[in-house]
Amino acid sequence: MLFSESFIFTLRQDPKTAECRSHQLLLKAGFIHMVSSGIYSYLPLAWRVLSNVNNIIRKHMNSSGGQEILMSALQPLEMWQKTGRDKDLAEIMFTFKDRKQRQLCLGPTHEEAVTDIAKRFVSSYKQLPFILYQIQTKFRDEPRARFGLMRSCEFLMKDAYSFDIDQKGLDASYEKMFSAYKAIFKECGLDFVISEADPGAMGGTISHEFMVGADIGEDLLFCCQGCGKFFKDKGSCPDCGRLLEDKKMIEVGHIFKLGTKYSLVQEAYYLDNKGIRKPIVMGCYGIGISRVISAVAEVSSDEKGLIWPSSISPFDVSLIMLDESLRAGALDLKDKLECKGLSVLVDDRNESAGVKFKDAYLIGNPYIVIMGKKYISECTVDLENRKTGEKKSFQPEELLRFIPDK
RNA sequence: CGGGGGGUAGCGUAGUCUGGUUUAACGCGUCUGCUUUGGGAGCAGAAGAUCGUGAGUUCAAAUCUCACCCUCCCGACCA
Repeated sequence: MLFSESFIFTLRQDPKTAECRSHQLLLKAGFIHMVSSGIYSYLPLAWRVLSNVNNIIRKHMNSSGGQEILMSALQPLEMWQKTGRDKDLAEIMFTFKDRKQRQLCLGPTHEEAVTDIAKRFVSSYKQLPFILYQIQTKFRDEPRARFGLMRSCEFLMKDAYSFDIDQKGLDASYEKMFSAYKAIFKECGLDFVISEADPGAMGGTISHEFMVGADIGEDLLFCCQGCGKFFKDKGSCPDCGRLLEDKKMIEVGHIFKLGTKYSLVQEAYYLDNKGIRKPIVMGCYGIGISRVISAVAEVSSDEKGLIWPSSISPFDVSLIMLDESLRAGALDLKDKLECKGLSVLVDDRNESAGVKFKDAYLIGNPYIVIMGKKYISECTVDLENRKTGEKKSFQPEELLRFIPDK
């Protein structure tokens, strides 16, 4: 991608509509556009990050036996009245009527919808178990949207649902999802902790939250100052006895053993091998995708800008071309890097060197390659590691060997 | 929903207290031309503003009054 032809526009000043780090940087670096409070559009840079996160999620969901679907965002309120959650979630549901005066809502979550699907198609134990998941926009009329993508009224979520014949099956599905979640957050470059949590309005017996430490976090865990372990309740550390310290945490994922809460009420039954009618045993598993992005942005930056983990960065390489006469060389190097599976943003703009450096740091791709007068005199380019700041000179061919394939 | 900041050109601000040289200013960005090109370049010129909205007070309102809208932060809330 040529910067000169891209829809990437950075800001020089810090946007005043934002105070928290991730929100500021994502706006400043031209990743997102704020439409209104709690409502954002994703611009090309953010969309590339999102696609990377989505692909990581898909990879792990699929390899754990998940099948991707896409449910409707538009849902009849009647479906919610059946489980009574129209009242539980009344405060945050966007509801309205269609032309026939039918009451509708924009789905804040999809347990009812997916249970409805299971009810329609499942009749025998032979069809179980299965796991369905989707990546979709959720709508919640937040009492107070804040921190940019962290708590917004329209946001992307991956929600998965498991369907089993009994508790043992659920335990196995839950375990699969649990492992998948660990792999997903790890691959996204997040340093996370897992906490047993209160299922709350979701219902069910047990749930685990995947949390990332950050000052804008809205949940609280307690961290042992001695061994560094995290706990849900404040007491002294059960393991080493040291004092516990408050830590604000961002919840990026939450998994629940729902049991039969939804299947009983919505009559999602199957016949077992003795012909007995039983409710399907369910679990549900959510990842706040927009929130993963803001969590990464929140915890991974420096005074110059964002620092993306290579797994989800918008591009692998920012190639700074410092003079128009280097265009052919820059494009050639770009092609060769792309042959290695790397994505390259070539800054070929007619801008001063400083502007290009600042923007490369701000956008935060993991590798910055600088092609300037040293390329003319010695045929070398500089490679700078965005995270470590480490700089090295290479001949193009050496550079291609040095940067790992993707 | 309660409390507190804020809304002036695309972005960031000054001006508001104390109404009148304000024809609304400044920096950045944008456009044109020339120069420049390893760290947010220089010179010259240009475009760009219903001062959040509506009422009111006044000879006169960005400035005072009232109502509303938007936004940020704290709190309440948060599958």
